[in-house]
Amino acid sequence: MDSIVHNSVTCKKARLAIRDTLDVIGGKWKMVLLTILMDGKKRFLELSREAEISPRILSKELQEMELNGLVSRTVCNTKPVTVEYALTPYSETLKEVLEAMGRWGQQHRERIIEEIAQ
Amino acid sequence: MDSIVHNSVTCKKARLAIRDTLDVIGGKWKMVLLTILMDGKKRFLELSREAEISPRILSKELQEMELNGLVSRTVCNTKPVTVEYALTPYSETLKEVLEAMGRWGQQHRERIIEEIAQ
DNA sequence: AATAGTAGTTACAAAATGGATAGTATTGTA
DNA sequence: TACAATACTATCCATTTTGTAACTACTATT
Repeated sequence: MDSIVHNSVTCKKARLAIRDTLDVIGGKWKMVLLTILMDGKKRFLELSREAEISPRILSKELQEMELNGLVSRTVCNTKPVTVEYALTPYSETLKEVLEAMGRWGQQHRERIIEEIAQ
Repeated sequence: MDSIVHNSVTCKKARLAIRDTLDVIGGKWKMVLLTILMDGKKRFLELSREAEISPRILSKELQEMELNGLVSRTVCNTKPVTVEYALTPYSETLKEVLEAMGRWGQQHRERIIEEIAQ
């Protein structure tokens, strides 16, 4: 199953790395929000509606993602103030992860449907 | 940021796929356990010690992973009964995801260390 | 009979996460 | 003045997740 040798040292490193990744983008919402933002910048209420997430949680998630350098927050000079959230260049480094998860989820769903079909 | 066009339809599909993936391997332990099992089959207590996870949680996680076809459980005919857990062929399809997360976590950690260094 | 090893399970507690509802602040409009 | 839009924040509560400690079941050994 391995392209690299997987001894107990590299295994420990791998576990740590995966934990680190989960710390940053784990949980129910962050990857979903990143996926939505791949579509382009969004305002607070747009994100809230598209992800079907309550403002309290959305606000918290966005703050954490901003702290980790994954999204930018821009206040715009509009009649009622609007705020735009967008992906940062750093978030591009997560592209591989998001794409791999997207592909896997899709093929897994197809597998389940096939299982049910027979 | 996109290799595929990312319109609102593909975006919804992508979100769904990512949710599906998180349903199966999300949470604090599953990906870590998969990583440990990449090292080879392990017994219950070995997994418990290596992952530093309590038997209650470990048991639950393993049951869920078995249900999803990601690990196999084999009872061995030994003096005190031992049980071996191993990856299934299906779990190989997660290789890309795990590797991408491993790589990202490692480069992220390096980035953080550099930030602190200056 | 008492003890030990392996693989769990049970009961309970603590912590993290998520959600619903309402409220604040600002500005503009009717 | 009242109401609406936007972006939150505050409060409270429910659910989920995680953890701890002790206990069971089976077998073998002393």
